[in-house]
Amino acid sequence: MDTVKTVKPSAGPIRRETLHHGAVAELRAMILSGELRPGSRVPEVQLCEQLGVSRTPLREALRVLAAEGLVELRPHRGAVVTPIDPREIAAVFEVMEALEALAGDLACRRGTVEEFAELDRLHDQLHAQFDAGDRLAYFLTNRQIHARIVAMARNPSLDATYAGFASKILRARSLANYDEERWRDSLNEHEGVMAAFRQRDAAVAGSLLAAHSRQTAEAVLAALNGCGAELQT
Amino acid sequence: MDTVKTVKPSAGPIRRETLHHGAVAELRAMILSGELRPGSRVPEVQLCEQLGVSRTPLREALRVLAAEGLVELRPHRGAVVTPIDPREIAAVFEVMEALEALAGDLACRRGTVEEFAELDRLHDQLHAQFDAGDRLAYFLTNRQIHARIVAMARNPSLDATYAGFASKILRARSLANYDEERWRDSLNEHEGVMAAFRQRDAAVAGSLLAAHSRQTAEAVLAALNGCGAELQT
DNA sequence: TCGTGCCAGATTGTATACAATATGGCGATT
DNA sequence: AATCGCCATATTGTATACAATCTGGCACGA
Repeated sequence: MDTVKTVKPSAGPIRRETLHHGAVAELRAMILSGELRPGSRVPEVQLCEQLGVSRTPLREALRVLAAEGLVELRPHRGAVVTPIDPREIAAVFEVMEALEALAGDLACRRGTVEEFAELDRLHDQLHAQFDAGDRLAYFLTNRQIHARIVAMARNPSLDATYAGFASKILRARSLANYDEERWRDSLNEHEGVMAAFRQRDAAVAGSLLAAHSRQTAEAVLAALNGCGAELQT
Repeated sequence: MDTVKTVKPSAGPIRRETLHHGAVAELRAMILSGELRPGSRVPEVQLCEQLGVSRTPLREALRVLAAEGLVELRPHRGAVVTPIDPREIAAVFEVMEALEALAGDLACRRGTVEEFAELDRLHDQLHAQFDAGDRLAYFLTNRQIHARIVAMARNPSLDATYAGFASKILRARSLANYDEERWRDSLNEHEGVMAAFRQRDAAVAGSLLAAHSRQTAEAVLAALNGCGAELQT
């Protein structure tokens, strides 16, 4: 029992992650949470000491985030957190609408009974959170529901693509809280979607989800344009 | 006029590319062309001398390609060119169908007269190449047409996403040439799409493009399953 | 006063050296 | 003879050093 090194004594979950992988996760979280503001420059050395890694893994992480579109790299001029451009968000929503429709359709066809039940449970929770006026909880449950629907579609490519688009929308959304009326409408749209799911009506579920996405887009874009240009920097 | 260095005398477009950027382009081309076979390992040092760069930019390039899904990284075990999994290709095609529909719809609404004319011209060219039996030329024109349609949609996010999916499909397609009958059907489907475009019927154009994608998917997947598992390694 | 060219500082891009981990083969033990 | 454990080798992960490029400001001249 003295030279057993293939198994660690359970002190920490084997730390199989590489540094740049972890850096990607942390940076992404920082960007999505708004800790790194859109349009702000990202000095490498500063982030290095902040994350406790060297420049090499950090730069690899920046390349990955650039491929995801969360940062932009300009040769010899450093990286900037991708600014939130209302036109780009509009474009993202356009694609998102198609993805939601596809996800809703496929989820309806491929979801298990357990998954539909889980969806029902989450929807009830959503409703309760709306009644309680808990915006944050509602928001989180809402994301969870949509993620579940996408998962039910059994399509890894759709899942990955959806996640990428959702992250871009999330950034815009955190800057623009929409109003009470839209909130109520949103819940009603969810009701409709759930009704379609309960009837296993794939076509309707898909188109209702698409419509829901379109309505959300309008609200978010209106809020973005309302806030104006100070979001850019 | 002796020390003007801000403007180069037009000898080459200012060479603004970084090494890792170029490496990404070259590696992607090598993967898409099949020069790097699916499933094959990718030793870093070998690629370094092959591309004439150091490990640092090469590794950054590999991270980018991993984010695109063209290679897979396993910690301490190197990178492999993502194997072609028929199930994954099927999933990709499912999303692609939705993207084609969206692209067709938007292109119809937003294309300029000049772009529609250009599309007509390309379609005539496609037809001629079919009559001449020139598969390669047909294939290239086909890709060009679809790219043009996506461009007409005026949606950068759609464009980028479409390109990513198209590249994955391209790899599978190069392994599986479909038969004469499918070729003829494909041309006929293009005829239908063009007819819808000429009438500026967005809904029909979108659904026909989606159907075209679905048919293509069936043919490619059939060919993939026909070839069998030797494609994996 | 304004514009231009140049330079110092800072930051990024790349190369290389070192550390950590996986792989394959060898020998000891049962 | 077969299996298990260990070690040498190769490959990847990370850190650091050096080169190239950009930025901002200043002096010079028109």
